[in-house]
Order: sequence, then C-alpha cells, then structure tokens
Amino acid sequence: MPKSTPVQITEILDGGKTDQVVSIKGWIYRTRSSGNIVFTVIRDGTNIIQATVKRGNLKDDEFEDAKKALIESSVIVTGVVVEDKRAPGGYELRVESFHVIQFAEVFPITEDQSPEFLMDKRHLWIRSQKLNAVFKVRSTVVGAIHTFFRDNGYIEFDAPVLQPNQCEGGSTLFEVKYYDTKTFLSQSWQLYAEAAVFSLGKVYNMGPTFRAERSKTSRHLSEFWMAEMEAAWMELDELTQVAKDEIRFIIQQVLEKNPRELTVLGQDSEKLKKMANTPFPTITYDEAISLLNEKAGMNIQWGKDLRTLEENTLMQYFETPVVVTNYPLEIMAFYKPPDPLNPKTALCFDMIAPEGYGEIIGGSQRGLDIDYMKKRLQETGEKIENYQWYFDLRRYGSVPHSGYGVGVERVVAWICRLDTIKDAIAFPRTMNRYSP
RNA sequence: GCCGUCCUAGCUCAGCUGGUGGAGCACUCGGCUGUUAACCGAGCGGUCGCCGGUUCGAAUCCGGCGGACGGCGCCA
Repeated sequence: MPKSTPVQITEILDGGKTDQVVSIKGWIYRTRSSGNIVFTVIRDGTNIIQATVKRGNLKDDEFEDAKKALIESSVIVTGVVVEDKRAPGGYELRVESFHVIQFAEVFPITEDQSPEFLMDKRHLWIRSQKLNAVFKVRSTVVGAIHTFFRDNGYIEFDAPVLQPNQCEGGSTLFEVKYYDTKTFLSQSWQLYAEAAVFSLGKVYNMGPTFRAERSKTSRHLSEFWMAEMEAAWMELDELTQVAKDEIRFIIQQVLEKNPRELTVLGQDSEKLKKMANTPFPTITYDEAISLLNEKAGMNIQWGKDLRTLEENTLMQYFETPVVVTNYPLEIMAFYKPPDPLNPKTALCFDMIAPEGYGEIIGGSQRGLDIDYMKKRLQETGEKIENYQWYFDLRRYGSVPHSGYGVGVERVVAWICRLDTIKDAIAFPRTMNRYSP
C-alpha cells in the first residue's frame, strides 16, 4: 500500500489535500463501471467524493474488487487527490489502492422508496445524506440549548422519568408496570422543576418526553425530546423574552455550524439569517382572534383554542416565529394562573413557528393559588393526594415563577424544512410505530 | 375518537366490463477507459396483505379481518 495519511472527505473538498496521496475510510455510496474504469462514490459521514479506479493503476485483484463491491461495502481507499471539473464536488481521488473491508450484501434501499419502507429499514436509512444532515443540525440545536442556558446562569436539573402524576392531562399518559403498582412515563419535567427553583433559582433540562396522544400528523411523536426551563421570580414578559432569545441563538448556531447541511436539506440560509435578525412579535390571543376574523375573514369565537388551521392562517401574516399570550383560562392546564389584569385569560404563551410548523414552545407563569388548582384538578378527575407535595411548594416560601418547554424535534423540523417531524429524530415512535 | 387513501417481484408501480401475472430499478452474466442514482444485450425474480363468498374460472366482483400512510381534534 502506498504511503498515505488518513483524512476526512470534507478536508479534501475544502481543497486542503489537493495533489497529495491520502487514504479515506468509508462506505460505497454509488458505483458505476465501464470496462476498465470504475467510478465509486464514497461516503465517510463527513461528505461524499468520487474515487476513480483505472485498471493498471492498482493491483488487478483490487481493481476486480472495486468492480464487484456493492453499495455500502466498507472500504479503505488510497490515491491522489485531483481537482477535476468532471467529478461531482470538483475533486476526485485517483485510486492506487482499493481495500474492501467487507463486501456488503445487496443493499435493500434503492432509488425508489416509500415512507413505510424507509421506516422499516430505518437502521439503514439513517446513513442517507438527508438524515446525516438532519442529525448534524439536531446536534447543533441540542448543543445550543445547553450553551444558551448555561451561559445565562441556569443549572441543569434532572427529574424522574417514572412519575406518579399527570401534568398535561391523564388521557395521554403511558402507563408502566411498577412492581405491584403502576406509574407513568414523564409527560413533562415541569412539576419537579418547580420544586427545583426553590433550591437553584434557574434550572433547565432536556430529555425524552412521552405522550400517548392519538395523533397521526406530521407534527406529532409519542416520544420526543423537550427542552424545558423554569425560573423563580420570573414573570410572563421576561419569560417570553428568554424564549425568543433562545430560539434566535439556536438559529444563529445552526447558521454558523451547518451551512452545508442546510444546503443539503434545501433550506434557505439567507431567509434564516434574516429571521434571526428580526425581532419576534408578541401578540395576545385577543389580537390573534381579531386578526383572523377581520383580516382573514374567519369566524373564530372567543374561548376556542387556536387550531392548526387558525395557526397556519395567522402565520401568513408573519415571517418570524410569533409569541401568542393570554389564551382563555378555561382551556388551559390546571397550573396556569389567571391574569389579574384580564382574569378570563391565563398568564401563558405559545410560540408558533412560520410555514406550518406549528407550536414549538408552550409555557406560562405557574399558579400559586392552591384552592384554584385543586378545583381544576378535581374537574378533570385527578386525585388530589398525588399533588400534595406540589402544593407544599406554595406553602414554604412561595414566589412567582415561570417556565416553558421547547419541542426539540419541532424546532429541528422547522429549521431543516422537513416534511415530517419523524425525520427530526433517528428512530421515531408514533402511534403505529415502535420498531426498529 | 372521526374522516380519507393505499396494500401486486427485494423496491417503485401498471394490470380495463372476471379468462394462463407485467414494466422500470436492484441483482447475476456479457459489452464498454470519464461516468454523474451511466449506457447496450441477456437472465434471475410472485402465497397479487389474510380469511371467506359469488363464479366453470377471481389480482380483478362482494363481505369480514389485518397492516400502513395522511388529515382533524389534542399537544411541543
């Protein structure tokens, strides 16, 4: 084997290895042969490059191997990097050694694919350029969330995944056998975060969340990652500002770290950049209803939640995410308190993403009135006993506090312009799918 | 929970008012020294989702069941 240094394909395409002999370790992505020349496109996880294999430039048996190796065979290929306009990407590797580590069996995924088939072969499909790009963006998003909160004085705080309580409504809980009794998978970290703020002040967390909603839409997962924050002494105005700052920071980080991935995914970086530099507006639920009824000619009655249709119609008037505050109190969860200035509404907000990606954040100030919360819980058939510990938080030095949760996959789907949220997570769990 | 679409080769699909199951891709073999998910020729490949019914005869018509996908509601 000729002398060479192992490199990543991305280094070659950046122009740093031109005319040098290098080795790449990767997998065959495409292959075409033409008698005494084989064009093999190789991927290594960082990018793809064409390797040109000519008979005579390497051992004959290696040439035959290059000719017969199927897609996804693992290889170590050595050769000279040459700038060549005929090669996709502008650079190719002129091969001097072609070493097959494993000859792959026939790869089941070919050019014709249906969503169902790709979901069945998800463990193989995650190798695709598209999902590879999504995962890189997702990694940036997750990293940005940690950085944002840590840089702003928040402490990462973990809550149990097995929980005795509901947070967002009993009908959407996953029940789990727990020794001789039962418990539930976490719907939210919030109730525990509310306990934590009395110790730490400002906390955040990111982790899996489980909701057994019978939803079969491109915006729902049964298992998704939620990034939540909770802060003592914080009220609604400041809370919405933190949310806007967080989302803007996430976009800036993706723009900085993933320009190639955004291109692969067909997202317009300029549009995102403009969005990151434009203030996100805040409107009230009342204003949203007026806008829909007066400008969009709809007939929405006060008191109804904004549904998908209303949200999408509303977003036609905005190019950035929008914060909507003060939803009707009655349709909100037990822990959202009435607004003293407008008691029929709650001190809560949603952030709605543009282009039909829907709610990406939901949050609120937290109720401090034990009697009110008990009443609301009883209305939904909840057992008050399970919440005594939660009410204790209002008995020992209660303070105003607030928090919100970001749907990580919804943010990733929006930034990556995905058709479905399922592609924002490696192995999606939905109503009808829990394998592979 | 409600509504809609779909299920035929490994994959994507065609298959008319019922009459011996097809194409493209993939794969195998042969050809080709610059291909861009190459091209040319040949070959391999089927429990037509499952069960039942009608019929001389069902991929096709009827009934039931199962599975998948999407929309609504609900949510992040």
